[in-house]
Amino acid sequence: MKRKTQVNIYDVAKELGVSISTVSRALNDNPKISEKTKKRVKKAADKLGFKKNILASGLMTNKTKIIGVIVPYINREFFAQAINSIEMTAFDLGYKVMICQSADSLERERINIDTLISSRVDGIIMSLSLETNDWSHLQRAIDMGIPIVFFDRVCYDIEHSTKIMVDNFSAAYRATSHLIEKGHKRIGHIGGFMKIKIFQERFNGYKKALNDNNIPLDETIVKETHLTKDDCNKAVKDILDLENPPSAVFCANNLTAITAIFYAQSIGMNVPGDLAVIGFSVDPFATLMKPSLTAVEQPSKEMGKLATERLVEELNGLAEEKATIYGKIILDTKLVVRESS
Amino acid sequence: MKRKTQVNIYDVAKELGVSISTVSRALNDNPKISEKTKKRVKKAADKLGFKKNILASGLMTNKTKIIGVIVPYINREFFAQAINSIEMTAFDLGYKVMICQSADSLERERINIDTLISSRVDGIIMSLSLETNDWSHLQRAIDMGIPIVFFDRVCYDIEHSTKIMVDNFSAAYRATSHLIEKGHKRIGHIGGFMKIKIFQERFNGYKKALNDNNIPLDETIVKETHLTKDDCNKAVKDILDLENPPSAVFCANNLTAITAIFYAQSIGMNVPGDLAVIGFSVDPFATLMKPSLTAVEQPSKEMGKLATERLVEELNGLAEEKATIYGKIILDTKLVVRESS
DNA sequence: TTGTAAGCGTTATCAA
DNA sequence: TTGATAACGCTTACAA
Repeated sequence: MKRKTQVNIYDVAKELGVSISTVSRALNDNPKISEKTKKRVKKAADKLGFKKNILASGLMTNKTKIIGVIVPYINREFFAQAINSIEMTAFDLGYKVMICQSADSLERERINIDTLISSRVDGIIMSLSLETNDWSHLQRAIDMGIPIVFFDRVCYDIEHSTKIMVDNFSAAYRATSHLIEKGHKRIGHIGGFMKIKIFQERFNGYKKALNDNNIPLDETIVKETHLTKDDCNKAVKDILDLENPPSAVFCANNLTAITAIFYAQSIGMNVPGDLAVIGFSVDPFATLMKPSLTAVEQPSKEMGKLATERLVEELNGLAEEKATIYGKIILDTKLVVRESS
Repeated sequence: MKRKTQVNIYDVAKELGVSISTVSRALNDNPKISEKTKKRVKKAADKLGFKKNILASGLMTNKTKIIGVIVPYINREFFAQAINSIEMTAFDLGYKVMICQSADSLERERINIDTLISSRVDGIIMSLSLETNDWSHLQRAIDMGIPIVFFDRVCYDIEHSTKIMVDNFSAAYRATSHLIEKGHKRIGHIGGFMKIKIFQERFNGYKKALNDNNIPLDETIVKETHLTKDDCNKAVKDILDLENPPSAVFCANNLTAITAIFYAQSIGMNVPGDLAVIGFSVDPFATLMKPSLTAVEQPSKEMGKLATERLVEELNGLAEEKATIYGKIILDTKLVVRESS
């Protein structure tokens, strides 16, 4: 079955005996067209099954109404929530989303950026891959007039861009302090990849809290992970199998926290009695599980929504040639204390 | 900052003193172009920062290399897994994905379809919304030459399309039989929206298993839900708060199963002692929780991968004007027995 | 092996 | 308020 050549404005124009410009204008609600013809045109278009070819209009207008999105993995809870919110918000604002996964690979991130540029997306919302240590591909997009809004794993080294994040340092400081207030003196930390700013900051907040309470940092109960299942498992075991395991652990993400709780239980430790656990981010299971998980709640959906709204504002500003003020937007986290601590 | 007009093949051609067709051909690896010029062209293109405008090329070729995807919600575990796999597979095959959420609304699904048509996606992969009881919008896409591959919540009423699913009836039959073998005589069922085929089939499999074992169906321990959190909570409570609650429950999705387990525990029931629970679908949490969850595992990633591969095959077939054989692809489920039963 | 020119389906710029 | 026509940036016969 050969792809049928589709109905275009010429067909509609012919049907009505008007010019294609009239059809185009009517379909775009141009004020210079009378209501009567608008109605006629729209009706005929519907009848013929006309669907505007966005490739053609995008070619002319230099706008596609597509937002490119790059995240490490779609199926990580935090990103799934953020993307859900991005798509919903984009939909409301009349945008579509083209979603790419970097799989935490710089190479893939580069390819994704190139693809999005080639697709002439109007703007990009992204969270950096773990490997990203060079920003030239991002700068290239911005130089081509495609604004980028970063969220969560933001890029500090790119100036003309909005960055949406939480105060990871303070959140970690608060979480650790909470454990200290509960009387813990030996507190471990299972973090993310330390080359990434947000995980550094979480680590720094943890260190500062210890320091402010005169608790020495013990490197043997601090682990770095790439947030994969295997990594988390290993880190948890490394720490809990020690002869002298910590009595509490602050985890830089929820997968680790949940893994820690179940592993602790499986080796006969009581949570929170023998081990208090704090996670990071939102997870539907945090409230369901036993014990329920104390966690620093990151507003994933709000971040997605805000990123989208912000990007669209920038896009509109660009169109009106208004100068954009770029900057950081820091959202509040909540330390939600539940049973695991 | 005005959007800079971007580098095009004219710029590249001028730089080298060749024609635009040579540039175009070289960039597309046309065999009629000498290796030498190909190299020169590609180098110059790189140097000038040329990025092919896919809008323009798509307009000519009638191909965008975009796959449209419509799912109810991106942030439901099953769909997040499927989409992860769809994007990965599409990436490998040189396709991009435009992802839409129907939010289980027919109205939104219609809008999404229209948007995807306007975007001239090459094909569509989708899972129906709960409300979808009319297929004209889907038929329209197919009639326009945009093939649709359905997965999970497939549409039986559209003939020229591939459908990828699991045998829900048999899976449910097996799950229920497993509970019966364990000695249960009073088995509840918390299902999905019964207007949807897959949930009907799960219910039917459950009924058949009861029937084959001479267990009468008790409507008071059968509940229908829309798979939302609130719905699941209510259904679980309705059943477990009965004076005469079931000793086992087969849930049509995992959220319900997990909710059931935790609620049962919270009211002092022992799982699986007082209540055995079986879920449906894959969830990272199923293995982690205590007790771990017995579940019918749906191969979400395989479904996504297969759907994408299948769609691309159809697309290639279309290009070569080969007739496509459409049909159902039924993937196996696994009943993974864990602690909750 | 390369160049010329037509055309894809829109929007935009003039005129009328 | 409408119409003719030139773009937009590419691919692709057809010529050379």
